[in-house]
Amino acid sequence: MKRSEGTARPSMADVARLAGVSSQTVSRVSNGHANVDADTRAKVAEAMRTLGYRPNSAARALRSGRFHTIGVILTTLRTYGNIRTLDGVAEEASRGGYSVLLMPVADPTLRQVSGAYEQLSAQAVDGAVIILEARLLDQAEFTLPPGIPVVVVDSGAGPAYTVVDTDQALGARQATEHLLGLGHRQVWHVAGPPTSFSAVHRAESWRRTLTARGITPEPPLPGDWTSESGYQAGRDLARRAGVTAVFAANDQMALGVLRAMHEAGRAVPAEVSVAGFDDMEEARSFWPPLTTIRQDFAAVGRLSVQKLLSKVADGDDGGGEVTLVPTELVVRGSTAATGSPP
Amino acid sequence: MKRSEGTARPSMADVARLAGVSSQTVSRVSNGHANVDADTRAKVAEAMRTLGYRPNSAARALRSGRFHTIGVILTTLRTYGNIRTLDGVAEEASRGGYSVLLMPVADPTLRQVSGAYEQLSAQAVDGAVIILEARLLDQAEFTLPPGIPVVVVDSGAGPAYTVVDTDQALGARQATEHLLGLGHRQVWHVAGPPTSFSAVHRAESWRRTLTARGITPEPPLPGDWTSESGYQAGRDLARRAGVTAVFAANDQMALGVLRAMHEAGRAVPAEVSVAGFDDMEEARSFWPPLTTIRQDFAAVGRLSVQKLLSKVADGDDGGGEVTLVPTELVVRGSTAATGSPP
DNA sequence: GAAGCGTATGTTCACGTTAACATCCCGATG
DNA sequence: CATCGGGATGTTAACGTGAACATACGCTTC
Repeated sequence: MKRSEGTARPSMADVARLAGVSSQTVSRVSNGHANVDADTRAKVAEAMRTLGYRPNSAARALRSGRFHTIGVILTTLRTYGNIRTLDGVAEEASRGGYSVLLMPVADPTLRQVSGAYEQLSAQAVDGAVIILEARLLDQAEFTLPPGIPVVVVDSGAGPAYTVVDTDQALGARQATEHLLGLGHRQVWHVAGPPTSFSAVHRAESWRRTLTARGITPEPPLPGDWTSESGYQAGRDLARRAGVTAVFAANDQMALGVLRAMHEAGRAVPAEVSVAGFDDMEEARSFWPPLTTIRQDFAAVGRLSVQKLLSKVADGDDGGGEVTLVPTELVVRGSTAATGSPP
Repeated sequence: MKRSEGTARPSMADVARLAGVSSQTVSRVSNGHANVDADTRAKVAEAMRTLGYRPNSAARALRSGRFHTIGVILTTLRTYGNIRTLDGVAEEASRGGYSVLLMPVADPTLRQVSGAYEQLSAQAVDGAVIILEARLLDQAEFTLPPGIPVVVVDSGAGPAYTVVDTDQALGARQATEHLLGLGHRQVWHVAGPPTSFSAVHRAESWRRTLTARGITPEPPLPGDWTSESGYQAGRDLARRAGVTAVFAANDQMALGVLRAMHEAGRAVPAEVSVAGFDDMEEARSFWPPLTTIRQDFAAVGRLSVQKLLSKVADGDDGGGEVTLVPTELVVRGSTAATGSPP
């Protein structure tokens, strides 16, 4: 990597002087406008290169009112889904010529959140993607400045928002039906935290799927997305007789369940089938490889940005549209028919 | 969350008019300057609240030359280390009143990279943290604009850079010595990609540790950080006789090795000990729970930002300083003495 | 050949903020 | 009581860009 020499950054005026044109012409070249003579364009480009000119984004933003930046607000970078969604958002934003301003909210308390919102409020972004447990949005102290379009990645958000999310209900149904299809008479559920709408939707869909088949669901076991909580739930389940099928609300918790089953000497999948949700990269390398529900995080991120940028372009500030991205069942080695040979 | 009404964003002039003061006084209140009468300050604050005034960061940046934003350039959001480092960076940046502009480089090809550098070049940031395989920095086409301080998170960067990184050599030595200390006569290594300095450093340190004990290291098995590549290496190792200890260059690959051992019926840790590197959150829930090297990613992120912000404050553009963050051996169930009972 | 038109380029100004300087007022000081 | 000092506040200008308007020139058309 080279570092250029010199200190003062050249402005349009400097380029204009060197090229012997007005700064407006430099502006036109810089923005690729059509009405510039080819010779002049070349002269200006040459001067830009000589001086190492770079447009000043602050001045540009001040003049145009556009920052070409979107904010992404999220609670944590520790869950697989958030990260992958962020990845998808960043990629699509970059494709559209937008930068991504990260606004993590370490702690979903109001104090912590206010800092992130200050950034937004300072109008440094043209719009925002909020990857956040939707309940937080209801806290009265959150105020978004007017005119900033928002897309929420969480189905729990109210009708005031434009929402993009994975079809949680579909995924949970696919997992549950897969297990029932293998002959299991009951499916135990290790749930995510009740503060998460995703977790709630998955649990509800699991419950509905069972009752639709005339099965009375056992109470779900509480979890908090971490593998450790899955392990605790798994130990509980391993102690009970008759547990043959477990659906964990994410892969990390499924991993914890697997560990608990191994420890207790319950063979997976011969005695107990285990399914997860997410299809994180490592899931195929669990022991046994995990049957799970694949979420298309890239699509969620992509769609969020597309919706957001179209709102930015239209100056649209409304909401209400809900887009669900379908899930896909991925069958691996952790699930099998009841009483199947080891 | 509430959405304010109205469209046009109020400027300082609007606030000044309502409060009956000059816009300069509003500026002083906005920036917390001392020389403002308490009454006036209250009046202005009240007017700000009434109008929902938010400072325009573009104008502020244009005037002051400071963006209060740092750029983070990274190749991928798919490795645990990058994400956690990013998390640490974001947290520390936020503590210092700085925002984080994410500049992912989907593909470490020049074409892909240039977009990210354009952002930097457009001076939208006061400095940058580069989390990148350092070899890329040597590609001649990378040009950072003058005057932007940079901190590199990768020990492979040359002396021109300020570097913060985990002490890779220490960690690899800790893991290798742990296995040797358990009585193993040889330690096989599943390495990361040779394009990564971290991977190279870990492999070198593993090699040195063995030779220092008079052991001739077996050739390392190639990997690419993914659990799948660890699985391939593990299948290879499981086929060989005499393999009793494996040190994988990260936890994901260790997971793949574990799977391969399970599949081959080699008991871990009774027959084969496996150690990883990173201590990702899930490592404790692997089967068996993984002995690994804990990296303090939060510290790496924190230190990077601290170094960077002090350079920003000093207008310092130099390099050369290298800061290494120590690692810690975390012993769990995947390693044991040779021939230990199951 | 005069009128009209389109293209290339220049000039002016405003975006919202803050540094620097100017002004004002009140109290202290001799 | 005149002067000075200092804190509070106002005025001016400039940061770099790009939209709007202005100008200049060459070419077509009848």
